[in-house]
Amino acid sequence: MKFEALTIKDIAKALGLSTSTVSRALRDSYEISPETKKLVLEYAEKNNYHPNPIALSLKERRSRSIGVIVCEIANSFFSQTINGIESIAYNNGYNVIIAQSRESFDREMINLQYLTSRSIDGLIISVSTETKDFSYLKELHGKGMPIVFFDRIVDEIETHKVIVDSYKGAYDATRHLLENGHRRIAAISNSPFLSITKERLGGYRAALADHGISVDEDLVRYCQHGGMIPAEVEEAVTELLALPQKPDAFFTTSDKLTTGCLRSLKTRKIKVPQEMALVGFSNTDLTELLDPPLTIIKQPAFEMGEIATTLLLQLIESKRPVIDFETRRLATELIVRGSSIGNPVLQDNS
Amino acid sequence: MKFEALTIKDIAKALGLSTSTVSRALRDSYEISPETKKLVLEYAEKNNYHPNPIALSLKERRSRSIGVIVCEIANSFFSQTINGIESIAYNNGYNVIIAQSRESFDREMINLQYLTSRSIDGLIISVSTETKDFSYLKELHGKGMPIVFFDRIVDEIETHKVIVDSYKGAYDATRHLLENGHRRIAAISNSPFLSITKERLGGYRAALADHGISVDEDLVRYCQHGGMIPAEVEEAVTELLALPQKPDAFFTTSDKLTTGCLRSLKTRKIKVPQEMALVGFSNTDLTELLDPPLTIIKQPAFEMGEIATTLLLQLIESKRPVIDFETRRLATELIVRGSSIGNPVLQDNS
DNA sequence: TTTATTTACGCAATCGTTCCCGGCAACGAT
DNA sequence: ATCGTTGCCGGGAACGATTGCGTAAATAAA
Repeated sequence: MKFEALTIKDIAKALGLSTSTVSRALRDSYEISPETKKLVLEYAEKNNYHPNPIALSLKERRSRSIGVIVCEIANSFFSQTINGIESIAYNNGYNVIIAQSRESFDREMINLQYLTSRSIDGLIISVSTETKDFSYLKELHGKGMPIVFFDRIVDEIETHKVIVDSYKGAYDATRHLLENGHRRIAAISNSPFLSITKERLGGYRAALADHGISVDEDLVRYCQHGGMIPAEVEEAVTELLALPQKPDAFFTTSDKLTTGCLRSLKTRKIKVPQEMALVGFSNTDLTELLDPPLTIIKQPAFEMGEIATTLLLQLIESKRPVIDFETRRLATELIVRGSSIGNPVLQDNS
Repeated sequence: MKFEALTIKDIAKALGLSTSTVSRALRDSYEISPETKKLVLEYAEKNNYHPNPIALSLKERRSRSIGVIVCEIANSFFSQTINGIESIAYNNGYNVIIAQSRESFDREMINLQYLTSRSIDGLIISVSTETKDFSYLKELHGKGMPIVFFDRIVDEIETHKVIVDSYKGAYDATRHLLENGHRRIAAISNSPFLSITKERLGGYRAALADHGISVDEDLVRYCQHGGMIPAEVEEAVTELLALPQKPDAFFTTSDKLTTGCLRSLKTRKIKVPQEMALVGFSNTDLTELLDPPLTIIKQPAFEMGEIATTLLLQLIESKRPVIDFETRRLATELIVRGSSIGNPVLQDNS
């Protein structure tokens, strides 16, 4: 079964005109008489004519669609970003094709090849936690594919990037824990190869140092799959709790790790925050309803999507090769709730 | 900036062959000599040739992409369904284009027109809570567009449908509340025009009736926007609590309504389940971490996506018009936690 | 009346691919 | 020597739309 659409040829035949005339009439060309235009436009309107976008794509060598690769859309941060991406894309007549890497390098590659073979005009991507080899992305970028990175960026590829000030976000979170009396703060993070991991652990370490606490690397754990595999977070928590000097707080660097960590603590019946405080990056809108309500570092996800798309469309629609790239760095927000302090008070957010 | 790809014409020129020969060699036609084939295949491999899918789409009058419209991807139920859809689609060489209606009829229409103008081969849709007018969908279906409905289906359009046994899910949930001593059970649901609303409230009413309780229509509230607008749930809760005879339990028919209701109760510092029990449909994987852990009716979302896609691909790839349509009805699962009973015990799930 | 200009349209190429059709060798059979 | 057969390959139309160019008729200018 297929769905047959009206073509310009059908209109031409029905009206006894040539396809060129019909095409020009529809595009309101000056070389077509008002009467003919009216005739064509009315017929097209009445029969619900829509130009075939595939034929247009072939002719214009552009598909008017952009590819988006994230690790998973079920993650609030990414679904919010996608909402931002779509809002800008649709307003500019672009289609958005979403693909999920599920934190797997292989799936990321497959999606990448799939999207490029589907002739996308540009790409917005946050790389998977497994990705260490950027050669394919580099090759793609080298061939002229417009790319904008967000969240997990690739330093070695020069293009537009949209991130948050992860360093400061992590610094604020760690400082908040320190100011509430915690001294042995463990960090559970993604793969050490990820840009955000480096930045966030950097902020964490700096805050500790600024408070005269030396960093104990035993307290830093890496989850290669970013928490996609529950056992991974479970293992990190187990190891941390088995330490001779147990930590008194957890700092987690991403959404899945934060909720995974809470889940793990609750399973063990460890009281949060009395026995263990918890602060993490998260964009879930359910964190306030959790037990306990989570203190989180929140990212302006929607806005990040908007900016990334605006930058990408600039790249796509630029006549000359762009050489002047920018990295937009947005501010995070620390929202203090019950998981970090027994009795939440207003917290300076600066 | 554009991204130039290798074409069959380039290969033909480079190898001194005609495009027809190259095309046939690539498709392993019997009329091409082994030597020529080898030559072409090696050249194509070395230069990383990929057939232009847009040109193929134009030629074959199919885009190998399917459209999916849901109210929002941030909703766990839908993101899980989409994962199921993608898994089947990608395995069959189909691309998935996702659009969000955000529970708005207007946005649903815009997306629908957008997707069809982008030449999708088929459509999987769960209609928005605002949608009462199905004429455009009917017209589309009448023109031969393969459509599969899931979750929120349209009865008047005859095609494949994938749903859960909402009636039984709601019946089980209501019975569970009744068996735990609740007598005035309020229901907060979506628009009354939605298929799932009718079924779920049907199960709710039947359970009450079977327990000798007459249904008080004052206890049934409808949220036109399905909880997308927080104030809407807030208002429903306010009205229910202001009733002369206050309810002693809430039953909610969808994810957003369930968490929205909990949020509303917590804001009022109403103790769940001591002062008010809560059971609702939800697919969020955070419900066990909430305060209190939620008793939920869970749907096999991933599987629904898989089935819907399998059925859609059958429609798309069928030579003759399909006249024999099926409605797949899957079972829900009642997961009993703290929000419905003070002291959760194992519950019969049958 | 002749020439130049404008108006209004059609022809055909193009995008990348497939596929029907036709053709030219080489071969064996007559 | 001639005729079919087979193997191998190229020409060209088609998919739907745009667009440069050509051109007929109508009008204006000389």
